[in-house]
Amino acid sequence: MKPTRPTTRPIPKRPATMAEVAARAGVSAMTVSRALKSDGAVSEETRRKILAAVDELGYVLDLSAGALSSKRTGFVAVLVPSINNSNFSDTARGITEIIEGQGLQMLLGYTDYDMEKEEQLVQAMLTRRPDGIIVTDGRHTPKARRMLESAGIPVVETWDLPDDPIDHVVGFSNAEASRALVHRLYQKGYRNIGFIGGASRRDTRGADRRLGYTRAVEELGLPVGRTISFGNPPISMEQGGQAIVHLVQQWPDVDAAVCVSDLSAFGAIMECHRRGWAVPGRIAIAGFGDFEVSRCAWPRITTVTVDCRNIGREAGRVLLNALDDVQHDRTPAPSTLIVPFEVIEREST
Amino acid sequence: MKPTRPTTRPIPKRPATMAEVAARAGVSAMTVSRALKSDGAVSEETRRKILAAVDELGYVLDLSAGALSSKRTGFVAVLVPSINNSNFSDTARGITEIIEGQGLQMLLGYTDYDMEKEEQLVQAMLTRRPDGIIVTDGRHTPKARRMLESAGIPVVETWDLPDDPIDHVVGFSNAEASRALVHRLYQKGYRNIGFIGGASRRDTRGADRRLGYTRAVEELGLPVGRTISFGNPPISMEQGGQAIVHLVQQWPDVDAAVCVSDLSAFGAIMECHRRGWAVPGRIAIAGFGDFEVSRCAWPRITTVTVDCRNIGREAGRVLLNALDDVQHDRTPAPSTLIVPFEVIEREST
DNA sequence: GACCCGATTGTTATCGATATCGTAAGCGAT
DNA sequence: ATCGCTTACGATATCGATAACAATCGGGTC
Repeated sequence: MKPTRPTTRPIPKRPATMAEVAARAGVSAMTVSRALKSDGAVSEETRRKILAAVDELGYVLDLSAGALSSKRTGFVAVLVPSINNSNFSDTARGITEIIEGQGLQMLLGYTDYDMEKEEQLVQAMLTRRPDGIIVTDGRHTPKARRMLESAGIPVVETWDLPDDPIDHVVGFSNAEASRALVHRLYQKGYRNIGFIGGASRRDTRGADRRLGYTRAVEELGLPVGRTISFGNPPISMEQGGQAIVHLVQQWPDVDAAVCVSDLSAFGAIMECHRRGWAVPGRIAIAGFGDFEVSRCAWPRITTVTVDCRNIGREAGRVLLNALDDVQHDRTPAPSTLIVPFEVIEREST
Repeated sequence: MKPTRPTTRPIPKRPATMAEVAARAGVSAMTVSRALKSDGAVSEETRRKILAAVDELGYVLDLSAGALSSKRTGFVAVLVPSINNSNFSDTARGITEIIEGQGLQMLLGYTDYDMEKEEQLVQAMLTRRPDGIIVTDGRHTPKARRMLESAGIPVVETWDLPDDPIDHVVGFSNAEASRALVHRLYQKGYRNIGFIGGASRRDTRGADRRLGYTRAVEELGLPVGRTISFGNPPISMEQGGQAIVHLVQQWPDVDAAVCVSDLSAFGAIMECHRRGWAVPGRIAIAGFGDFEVSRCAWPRITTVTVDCRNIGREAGRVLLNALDDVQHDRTPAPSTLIVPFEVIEREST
């Protein structure tokens, strides 16, 4: 199947400008601008002429020029640890869903679970003069924090409940969620609960979950310290499989494992299958995040669910409100929205 | 844990401009511009003064203004069907990896497997005057195609081998890959092979895979037409589970199922577990895409692998080359790069 | 008829950077 | 001393839109 070339490839001509459209329609550029934004008052008659000219020239508005004069770029910067994680891509999706109707465009960046990288990204993003910024974390390098604070745009921190928020927050306490999960396992009769997570502190949400686990086992009077740290965040399915082996070998009496995410939990369960360890008979396994794989695996995986898409939507809404305030010269009041989480018990525990 | 407010929240002041930096450093704006791009000739002495001023004022370059005069925005528009699919997010990641070093920023959009939505997105993206655009498809609405052709920027189509490329291509034939998979199953002895895919033609890659399946069973003289269409693309794990039940009930003698993606394959396998149908004893199941879950599931899933991240990297490189050509007033020659795929046999077949 | 009003359109200045060209200084060669 | 060349930097025009204000027009009010 040899691809054929189109016989005529149009010469890459410089795109038309608004002035050219205006000339063709016999009006001024300003009128064209108004007609295209459909906010200004333009008579039906002229609007038709203008749209005709737009069509004939194949004109598309140049927002990068408009941004300069209107001082609003229509960009919303969004920083997520990784896009290859359905929790965060769901959040990104929720954000898009809300803002795209308002003519806003998301500028997405990956921090790789790394605060240094986040700092660089913040700087790079500010370079594009976004109208607002949404970050997926409550902790930042001092410089990143300073940049965010002095950017003069609304900031939304998500997926966390920072002690000292920069501006707006849409999140939940990862530690509390993890703690609730351990308590639930306790109620079910498990007394020897381990934790599987990443090896570095880069992933602050992961660290918080571990913290919640530790608090819970302490307050329940269970054996403590049964944690396996394995690999750099984000810990993969494969790593979860390796970690569960370490956990069981190191503490053979462990009867339940809380994993930092569903992905590692899934890997752990599959490894148990392979080794003939019954789940939850030999060992119960729980995850975090309610990924699709947890609902669909066999056994289905006990997990903590948060509505990721909704975090995005809410963050988007908070940002839109703030932008609206800014536009009307009101000083937006910082807000904190706590989204609910829920422990979902399934067959794996 | 009540969040506390910072005691002093800096007044959201308008960010500093280059002219202010220039004034503070006692030079002209032009010199500041040169110092910050580090390409122009600026003495060490002045550069130090300028960087000091930049630091004191917390100045960050405004690329949105720079874009207007330099006529290069530094944006690369990237359209993917869905970001919540690790294949495409890997590709997006590969693109970022290559372009971010060049000061380019990705503008990501989701088409939702919908050509109409793609058309709208193309228009919206062109509004930002990207320097280049990468799309994840070889088929487009006529209007979208016209816009892409006349945008005057390099275009890269990926994940497909279009019959009539717009400009550059980095992809593979989904039909050939699917066909190869069926042949492999045939070699293993399977003679009654079904196909599970989405119900609409929106997902052109999915449709191509089905086409490859059909061709293969025809040329092998196997029973044809054993396809289940279930749900709108992207077909989920859950839907894969439901589809396999339909398939087996409708053609009880089916001994193997090819799924349009690993996700549906995984769902199908888990459903088989639940029903006590041995995989591959009762029925063999294969997927497409080599998602992490396929490597980690039990049994591991036979699939077709393509290096998604590499598709992104190559697409990024092709684009950079083209941009380089444009910048040096060379007319870039359209290119087609075919990336390899590979059938990976695992325990599920 | 004077005046005001709303609807529609045009004029001009401007957003914040960079392209382009110009200028001045320094330096070696003739 | 002059020329040519390089290096460092400034002045000005410009990119393509929009903000802000001005102008025009028809009609209604008093």
